[in-house]
Amino acid sequence: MANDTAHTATLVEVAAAARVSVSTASRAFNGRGEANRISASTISRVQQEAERLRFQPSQLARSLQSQRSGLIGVIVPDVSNPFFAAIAREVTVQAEAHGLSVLLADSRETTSVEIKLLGELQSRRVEGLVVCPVGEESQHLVHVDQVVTPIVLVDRCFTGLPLASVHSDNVHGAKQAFKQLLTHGHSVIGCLQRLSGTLPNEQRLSTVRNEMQQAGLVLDDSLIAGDNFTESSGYESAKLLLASRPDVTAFFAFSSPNAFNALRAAEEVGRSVTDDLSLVAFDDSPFAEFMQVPLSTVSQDLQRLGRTAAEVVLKQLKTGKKPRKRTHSFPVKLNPRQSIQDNQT
Amino acid sequence: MANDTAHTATLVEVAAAARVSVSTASRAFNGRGEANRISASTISRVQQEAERLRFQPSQLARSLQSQRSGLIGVIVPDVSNPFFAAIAREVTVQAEAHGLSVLLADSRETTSVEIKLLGELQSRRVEGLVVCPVGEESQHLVHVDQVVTPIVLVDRCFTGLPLASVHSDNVHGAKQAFKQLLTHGHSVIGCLQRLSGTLPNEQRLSTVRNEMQQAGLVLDDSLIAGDNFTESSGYESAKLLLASRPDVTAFFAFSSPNAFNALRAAEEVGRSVTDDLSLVAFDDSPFAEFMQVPLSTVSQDLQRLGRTAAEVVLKQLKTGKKPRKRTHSFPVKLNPRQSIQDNQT
DNA sequence: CTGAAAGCGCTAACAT
DNA sequence: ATGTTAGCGCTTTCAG
Repeated sequence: MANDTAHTATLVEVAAAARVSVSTASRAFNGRGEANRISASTISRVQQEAERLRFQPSQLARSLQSQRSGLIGVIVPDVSNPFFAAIAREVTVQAEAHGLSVLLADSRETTSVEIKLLGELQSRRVEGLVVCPVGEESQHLVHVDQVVTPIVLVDRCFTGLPLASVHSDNVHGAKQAFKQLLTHGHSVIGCLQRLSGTLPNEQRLSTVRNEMQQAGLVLDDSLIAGDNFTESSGYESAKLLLASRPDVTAFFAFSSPNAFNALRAAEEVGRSVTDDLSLVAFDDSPFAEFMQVPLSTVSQDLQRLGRTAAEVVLKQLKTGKKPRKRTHSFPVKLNPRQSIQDNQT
Repeated sequence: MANDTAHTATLVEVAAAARVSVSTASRAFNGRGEANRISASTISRVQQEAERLRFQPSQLARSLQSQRSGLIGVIVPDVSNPFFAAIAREVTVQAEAHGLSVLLADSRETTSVEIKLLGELQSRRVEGLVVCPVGEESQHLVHVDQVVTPIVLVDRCFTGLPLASVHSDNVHGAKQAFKQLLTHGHSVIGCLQRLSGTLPNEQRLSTVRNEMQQAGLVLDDSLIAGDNFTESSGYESAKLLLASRPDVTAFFAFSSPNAFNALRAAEEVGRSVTDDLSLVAFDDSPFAEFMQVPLSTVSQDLQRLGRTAAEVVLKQLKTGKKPRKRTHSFPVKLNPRQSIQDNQT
């Protein structure tokens, strides 16, 4: 009746309409009326006016005054990657269940972007941080830890860092996967890696090296291909490898997209899984078992990773103290299917 | 040197350290020093102190004062679904490129949650909204439009609503897909739908009905299965359909997960695509062509959907006026592969 | 060239 | 049972 601007009502307007002071309005609106012995009639009057004016309390103002943003920051390298999407979802759902909202950011696999985003989230005063780091550098994360706590890292963690982290048991996973290949008589095995230099990647790589060594073999560098997590580059490098090392008889793909790229690349150069080429991949997919050749995989428990990350942050937020357990490592599961066959050469 | 609490420095602290007033500190820090003829020495002193104290301006305070949150709200039914993840990512990346952050929320395919989330985002004063609605109800969205503008709907849109919306051409997509099945002689065709009652779903369904009719056939209700977008329920309903209508010779899956469920269900009852059963699906997947039987699909341009949604919001944010074009419908692409074969019965 | 003061919308002492 | 006031951290007139 008074003012028709497309402007959300404020508490003072509600208070004026209900003809009480702002503090009374605040108390009545927030259900602290009883505790403050505000008359029932006043309470309902305030609530009515709030309703009528479509009052939505400004979380901005509240946050400023309470020094609590109610925000959790989540940074992932690529939200459209099912792996990270699953983590993001789990954290989001958990956070919402605890009355917190999630600020989601996408670092595009770029450390500099990650740094920028970290700053932005910080200035928005997020109360906690779940980050799947790019993984090439870590100082900025340690640095952030001194300001925004709690922070927890997922997947691309680092060794020797005083940061909480959640990840799968990459060593054991790689070992299981790779053993399958060895058992089937393969000895010239290509590795299609993710982002080189990151911990999970190096752990998988060195596990492969160890296993090779124990089998009296050696992993030549020319058998390592790929430089990140994305489709296109994985495809190029798989193709290169196929060309330079026509003697490969098997691939170990460090990610599900990489596996799919290997398939595509192999097909184009006239080689076929399984007749000609065996394949095992890290990370499962609902499609894996329905592939031309059902894909042998090692699957991570994404839901558990995400949930744990959320829990670490939320618990620390609640208790205010760092948890005793800093590193959470979860087992992976081997899903043997038909993409691994005996070496024929 | 002064205070060691794990407390982010504020502007007054920086000002004190630089021995200037807060206003000077603010101007110097924000690069408005030149314009305000602040001495170079003062500027650098302020910047130094800001640096030293690791000053991160509170976006909370800024937002409150500027009445601009710098936030875009994104609501999707399920972030872990690749379809929505792709949309979310595109919006996120676009928003970040424009200096805005994204508040991501997951409605878990539940209208009541969607309503709650809408309120929360509103109280955080998001400046724009991209929502992939659950799609069963729409009034709450119209309602929100009067408060938070701009808002744009993606995918599960509604007819006759004064809301901006971005979606694929479901009718043409369904027609293309379905025609393939008819052409190959199928007449008893099961439809594995998404969320019943939502516009894309009904458009696809009625397209199927029309096509059937034109072919002198009729789509019996017993041939429609599924009630949402998720794996498990799609699986159950596909199985039910297979049991109750053993005469089906083909499936039209309204989503990629549904297609995969049909596969799983079919396998378990001893039927096999393609010998026995043809299959075409809405939404492509990088795996589609490497399936046991390469999957015929109709693919949506997810990136374009997401980018357009972001653009509509961002442009409106910039110009302040509603765009003339309210509805954006994009073509889909038919990817014929081998999962459709001639009906043998 | 710089400072003082008001105010964004809310909550929480501290009065009555 | 309710009102007054101060203040969260910042920007921005308005005064020097």
